Amino acid sequence: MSVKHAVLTLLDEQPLHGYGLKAEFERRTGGTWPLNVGQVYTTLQRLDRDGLVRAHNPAGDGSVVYEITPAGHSTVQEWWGGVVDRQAPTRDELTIKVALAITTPGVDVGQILRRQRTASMQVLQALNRARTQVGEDLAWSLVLDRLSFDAQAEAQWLDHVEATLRRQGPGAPPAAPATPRPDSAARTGGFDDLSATTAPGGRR
Amino acid sequence: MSVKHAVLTLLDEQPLHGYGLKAEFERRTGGTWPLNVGQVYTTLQRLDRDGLVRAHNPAGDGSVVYEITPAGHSTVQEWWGGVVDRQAPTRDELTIKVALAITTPGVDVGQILRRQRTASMQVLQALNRARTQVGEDLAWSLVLDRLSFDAQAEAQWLDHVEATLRRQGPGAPPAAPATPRPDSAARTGGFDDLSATTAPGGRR
DNA sequence: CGACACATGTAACACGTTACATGATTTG
DNA sequence: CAAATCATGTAACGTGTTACATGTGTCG
Repeated sequence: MSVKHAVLTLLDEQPLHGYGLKAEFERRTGGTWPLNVGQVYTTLQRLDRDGLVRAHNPAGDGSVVYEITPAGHSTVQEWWGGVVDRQAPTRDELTIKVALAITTPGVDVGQILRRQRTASMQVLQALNRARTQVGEDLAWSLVLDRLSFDAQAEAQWLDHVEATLRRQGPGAPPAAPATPRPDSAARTGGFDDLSATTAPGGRR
Repeated sequence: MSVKHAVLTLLDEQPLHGYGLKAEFERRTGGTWPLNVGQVYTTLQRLDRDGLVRAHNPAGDGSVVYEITPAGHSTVQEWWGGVVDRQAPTRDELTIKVALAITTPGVDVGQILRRQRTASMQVLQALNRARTQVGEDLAWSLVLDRLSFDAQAEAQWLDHVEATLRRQGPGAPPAAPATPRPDSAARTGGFDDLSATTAPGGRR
């Protein structure tokens, strides 16, 4: 939904053509996520199909400019007004990998954790290096900060897992045996949906 | 790639049928990410198509068991041996939204940040509540920790953005043209700790 | 001239996801 | 018996992503 909403938001400010959207997106997000031009056009086609934008051809030549429609404008307003949903977190490959690793015999969990931690640190280094080359651009700087926060959280978690495993059974991988005939009392379904809870977090 | 690799990994331990894979996945990952059964079957079809698994039918009835192939086993080994790539981070909707918001006139960035922060805190609460109900399951507990780390990093970043904006131009948001107002003096990253490991980097 | 950025698209694929149809088996 | 769970699948869609074809304009 990222590209879709970004394109729509940019068109909510001013009409643009495909190539300009690519350039504008990369400029506004600091060039951290290069956007394939082809994807802009496919996205525009789908937005057009859904009635959120409209292709416009000022001159008779090949130049095509896209404009947002009222429906598209509403969508943008809703996007600004709402929050990005984090209730149902996306399956994360690393987390799943570690979760499976600690319950799989014959897998060197420690090695996985250490290697991944090295990768996290390399990302952090690259981010710090990039930051020195940016400096002035506010949006770009904040994007880099975000990636940095994430990489740090990842590294911390990897350390946390390693420490936890050392504290618990390093030589005895417990974890309920995998019965070929599943007879366990499985209870599943994400965590609470927290409908009516208000934030006590004491923000600011 | 998460579901694909997870299914493959489970089959690398023992042959299973579709429904069993769903159950086993949710058991091993703590049920945080419920897995639609239909998705297991589509994934199995694609893995079969790619020669990584093979459908097997012990009895003549409708029961179908999937086994991993040598090629599938190799894939799993490579997965364990490699690292999850974080070099080219996935476009994150929240980050893009904030990046666009601070360069879009007429958008209340502060409101976006505060609302999103509330959402992050609610997620944290739900995670804490869920953790009290788990306790024993190691894998599940670590998965919850991961989600918790992420939510905290997100909240911290939101605070960081708000503080940065307050420090910089709260009444003078740099707008459309690529002229990001040269004033940023305070570079308070706070995360310059990196140990060992040299990296080539080469992003972009 | 030739290289390169600008510009517009199409085709095809990967992965995730849901909705639906269908039947067997278990169990209250 | 009826309901729930187990079990197998298909169809269809959404989003992201890349590879390719094609052409214009500029500039060294």
